[in-house]
Amino acid sequence: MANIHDVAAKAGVSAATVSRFINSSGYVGAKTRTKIREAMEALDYVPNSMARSLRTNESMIVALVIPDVTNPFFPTVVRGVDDVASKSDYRLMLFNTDGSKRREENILSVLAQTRVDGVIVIPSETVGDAQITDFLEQQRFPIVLVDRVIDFPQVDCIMTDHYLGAYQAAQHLCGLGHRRIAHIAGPRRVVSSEERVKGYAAALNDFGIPVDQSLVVHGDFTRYTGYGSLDSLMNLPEAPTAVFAANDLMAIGVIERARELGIKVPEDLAVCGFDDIEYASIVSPSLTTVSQETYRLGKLSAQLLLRRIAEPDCEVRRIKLKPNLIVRESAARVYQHTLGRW
Amino acid sequence: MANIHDVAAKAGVSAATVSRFINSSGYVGAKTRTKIREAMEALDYVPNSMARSLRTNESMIVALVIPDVTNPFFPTVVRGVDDVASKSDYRLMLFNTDGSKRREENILSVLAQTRVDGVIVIPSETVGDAQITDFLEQQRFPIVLVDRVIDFPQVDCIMTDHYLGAYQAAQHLCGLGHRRIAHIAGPRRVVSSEERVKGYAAALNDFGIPVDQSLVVHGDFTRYTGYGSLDSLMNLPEAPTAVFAANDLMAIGVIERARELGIKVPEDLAVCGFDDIEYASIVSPSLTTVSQETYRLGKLSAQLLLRRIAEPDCEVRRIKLKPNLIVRESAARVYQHTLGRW
DNA sequence: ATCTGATGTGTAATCAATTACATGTTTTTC
DNA sequence: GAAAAACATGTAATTGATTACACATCAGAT
Repeated sequence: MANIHDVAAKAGVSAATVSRFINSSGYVGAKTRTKIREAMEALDYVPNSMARSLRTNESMIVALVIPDVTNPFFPTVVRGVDDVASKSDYRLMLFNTDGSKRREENILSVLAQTRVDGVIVIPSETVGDAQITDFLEQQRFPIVLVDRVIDFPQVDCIMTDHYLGAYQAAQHLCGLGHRRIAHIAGPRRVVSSEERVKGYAAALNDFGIPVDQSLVVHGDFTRYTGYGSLDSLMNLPEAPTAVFAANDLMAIGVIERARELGIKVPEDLAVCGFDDIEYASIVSPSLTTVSQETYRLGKLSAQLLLRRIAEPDCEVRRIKLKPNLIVRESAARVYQHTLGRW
Repeated sequence: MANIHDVAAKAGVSAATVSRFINSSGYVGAKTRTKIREAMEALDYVPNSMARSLRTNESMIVALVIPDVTNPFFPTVVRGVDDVASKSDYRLMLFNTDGSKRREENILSVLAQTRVDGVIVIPSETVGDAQITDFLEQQRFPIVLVDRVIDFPQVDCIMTDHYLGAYQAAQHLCGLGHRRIAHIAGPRRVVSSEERVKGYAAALNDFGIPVDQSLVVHGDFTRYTGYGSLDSLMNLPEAPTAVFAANDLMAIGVIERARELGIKVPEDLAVCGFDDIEYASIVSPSLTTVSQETYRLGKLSAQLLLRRIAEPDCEVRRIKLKPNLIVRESAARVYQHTLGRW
């Protein structure tokens, strides 16, 4: 395979000139230019980015570390990141952690070796703050943290305002007349799910509804926990008339189980989700939910990263994206007959 | 940042010895080992994989080129690839082509520069064979082609047996008594959609049903084309009693539109999809479809690739995966009242 | 006592680029 | 017409590893 010296020799110039030509840095005469172009063509020359990276100390690679592409929440984020990264000629390296510590650590060390120019991390649900801080302490490259705010110098953060989103959802349900509103939360000690619990509680509070702890259960963001949580909720002495699930997958699980139990949504039970994944508009009844702008999340985090790569000492930014309540069919005004039950 | 020479100096040995230690190649004495370990620790040394790659001529990176992660068919494939690649310490670089030629070409040249160790390509719908062959002609690294069979030396191929899958789907519908079976095919000149058309036609043929070209329309694999195709089909002089869509997204579009038109699925119209994406089991009625083992597709393609990286001249393999008919609710035995219409 | 093979380590070339510096040639400017 | 500025190119060091080769030591075999 031809290298820059072969090209230089064939064109009758020095490698330095060829390099200048390729990178359009410095002067290269018109005749020389064509000679080099021809030589490159003839030898089928492609610059070796490894050598270039070694010399210039920039790999033009950004890494994106996510829990699992297979979770419908992430592909859009990935797409957002890719779109802005590739527009600036960065290549995207993707890692799935699955929330396993072993994997996390493995990826971490690989990342340090690879000399990526920057990393966007969406910490997996089970990773504690301590681990993240360790990660950041060793930082050898800019890091953007998604959905996890940490006070650390030169680490930009971006997240959806989960508190606000949950508040809006619960507010909506309250506004529809519901007073027994269950919440299927995400895992404990995960920032996003804790924020959502708080937002839910705040809305209830503002409507003068006491928060009943028996109505708050914790799931793991999968369809199955939504599905599995409904029975016990409905068997409560005072069953809820509405369920606010901390993500759409769990909300869909609730709807599925409700159908099996003969509970009509939204007539007997209002259901509200969070995320607005594509399924949300497909399921029947279509899901009232809170939309996170995942694509924008991806785009913005990539922009933050590229900015910091270009300008390592620019001021830290902490972005909070406003979520949006999307009203669809799955949550309706509370029905008299349902209220009448108690 | 410390390099191998710094470590060597600190440990009082030569860089060669440190290198041997890191790669466990060659002999390194016990005392030397601990000294090196300590020096690495003290200097917080991380090997530079760029330099290593430059020297050894292997990047430990594999690229995966797909049309769009956002299409629910792909994340599972990505996951399959990642799982086997990362197990062998390869890193995954992801590219979305969107089927745009400009992007395709761009990615192509980037790929050549990056000196990836191999590439898995799922050619986008609009890319012609000529372009693929161009791509292959310039090959500088092993390539595995997914869902596109091309007779090219040293290019392994893997695909689902789309013909068989479509045959099974159509056979199933025929077996349920349907005789007017529409097919919403994928784009023309895309191998997978053409194969599915053939399988559909073959099944009808085997049941003695002539293929009516007015019942075969072409979509672009999005929900919207499924949605948009139904009206004209149902307005045909002899409307179909069943629709076989070439993928689940289009099938779901059909179900959505059917609901709006007051056409009951499966009572008035049987619907069958292809792919078995996760939505398929969520929609209501749940979708009868043909499952492709996408995770396995990803895994196997990565395995093919790694095998060829390790052994460039091993014999070419062309794998065809058997799809599976998944019977759910959306396709039922043809109803008398529906048949009675004609 | 000598030879052989295993063990352990260093020297220096190499991978393919970039770039500071030097040097020479034009062109512009006053 | 001389000085300054712009243009054009080459030389050689540098980036951070790996590895062929050479050399030294030491144990066990003959």
